[in-house]
Amino acid sequence: MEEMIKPAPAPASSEEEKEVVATAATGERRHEEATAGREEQEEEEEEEEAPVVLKKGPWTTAEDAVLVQHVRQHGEGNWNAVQRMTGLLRCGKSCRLRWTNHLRPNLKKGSFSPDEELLIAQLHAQLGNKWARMASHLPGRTDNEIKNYWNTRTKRRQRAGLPVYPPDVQLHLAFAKRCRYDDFSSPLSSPQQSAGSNVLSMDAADAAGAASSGYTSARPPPLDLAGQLAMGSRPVQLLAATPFSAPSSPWGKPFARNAQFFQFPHSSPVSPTTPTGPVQVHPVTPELSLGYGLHAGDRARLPPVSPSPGARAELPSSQLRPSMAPTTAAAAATGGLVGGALQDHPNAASLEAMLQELHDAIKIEPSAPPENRGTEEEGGGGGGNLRGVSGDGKPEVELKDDIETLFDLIIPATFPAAAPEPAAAATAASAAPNHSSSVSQHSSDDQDHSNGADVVLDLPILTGGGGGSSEQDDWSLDGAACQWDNISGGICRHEFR
DNA sequence: AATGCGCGCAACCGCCTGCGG
DNA sequence: TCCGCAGGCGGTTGCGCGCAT
Repeated sequence: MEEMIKPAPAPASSEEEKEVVATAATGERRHEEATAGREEQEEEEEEEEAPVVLKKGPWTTAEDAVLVQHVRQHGEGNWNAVQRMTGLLRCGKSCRLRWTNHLRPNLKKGSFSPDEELLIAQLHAQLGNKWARMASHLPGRTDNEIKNYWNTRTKRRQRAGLPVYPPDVQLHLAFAKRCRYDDFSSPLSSPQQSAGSNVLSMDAADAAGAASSGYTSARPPPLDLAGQLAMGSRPVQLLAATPFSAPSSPWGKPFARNAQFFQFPHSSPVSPTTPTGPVQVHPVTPELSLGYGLHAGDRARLPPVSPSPGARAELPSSQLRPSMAPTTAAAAATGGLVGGALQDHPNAASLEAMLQELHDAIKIEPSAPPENRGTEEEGGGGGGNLRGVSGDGKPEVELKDDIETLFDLIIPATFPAAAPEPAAAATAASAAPNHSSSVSQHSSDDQDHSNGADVVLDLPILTGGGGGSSEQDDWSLDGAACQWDNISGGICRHEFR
């Protein structure tokens, strides 16, 4: 605080005074002030007869001092009175902005920490460009700061053809997308089920904001990570805990300025590598967290699919597709969907068949122009890798049903810590409503896209993406190899081996 | 050394909302 | 109900700086 209140400057020179009360806030005067007269300048007393022409441009330390002094004496608010009471040639708006963005106490300066960056990404995924509300979740940060950060960051990542959101947030949105198809009254999204969970809840303001933002009723509550951050005591569970180590993550890569900070401190309350809480099914081991890398040994830890409280107990009959011939060979070839977990599932056979069929039928078309690829801007519920008609002529809408069915089954099996969490599901309705995603299990000899990955997530790049980039980004998954591959045009693929 | 370019950031602008007269 | 004002918010602009050429 002390350094923010600069000592009163030496009496301004007469020409400086004249400058301050100059009538035209021209660009050249602005330039002069920016360069020469930045250090000291005062204008507390000037001729009252002169028409008051409010100053623009960068604030001087003297002006800051005046404003700080005024706020100390009179408190915040009534910003238009500042000019009258202090003679400061700034409009109320400018005073308010200067105070809130630079002068008020407890402002955090400097680069965003990795925790904050992650939080911003999550908040943005939930709220969109609601900078002020995002700022309310980030103590000491201003909406302007967050906005600037996000805009530059987004530009950079889009230019690089990288997804705007980190994988876990994308996954979150994938859940969100899926959640929108669920009956809101179903157990999956029943609010009661979130009781006792430490997965974040929506506060009233956010709920109101959600309504006013035009989101659906199933819109997710924003993650209350900020609350966790502020409280510093209660552990937080990210919806999809980040399984990768931040310093090597593609999420962190473009942020060289934060490279030295980009480690999720395990002491941090929002450290994604510090998952806790009742729904943390698996202990986080160095080689695996949250079912991301499904090694053979890990598969045994997967919970049964169907009884999972988060998964719907019954699939819609229309989605069960009983006529589909079981493709047990495919299941055998893949070693079973998600390990053995689904092999015991009553629908495993048909599921495997669907998987095989879908995997054969639904192909990403790298040659297709990005505008046909279903990025979020397109909307239409398309997107992802569902394009047109399958190889056997299955209409797209049917494929979509299949995908949704797969979501019901695969998500709980693949991400057992996330999917069964009803609050997370309720949390996860979408701020980016038109994303489609798919999860598929690739056989070991199926190398066309998966490179032998155990689990492959194809997620849309959420803000248009670079399109056509073949950029590839690998990161370590604490032992499990993982790949971020912007295949082309709005799809990024996460492969977990 | 000079120049161009990109980035980060501060500040402005316009619109919207809430409130009181 | 209308109007004006104050404040808030999100988008945009423009400057300064650092880096690459």
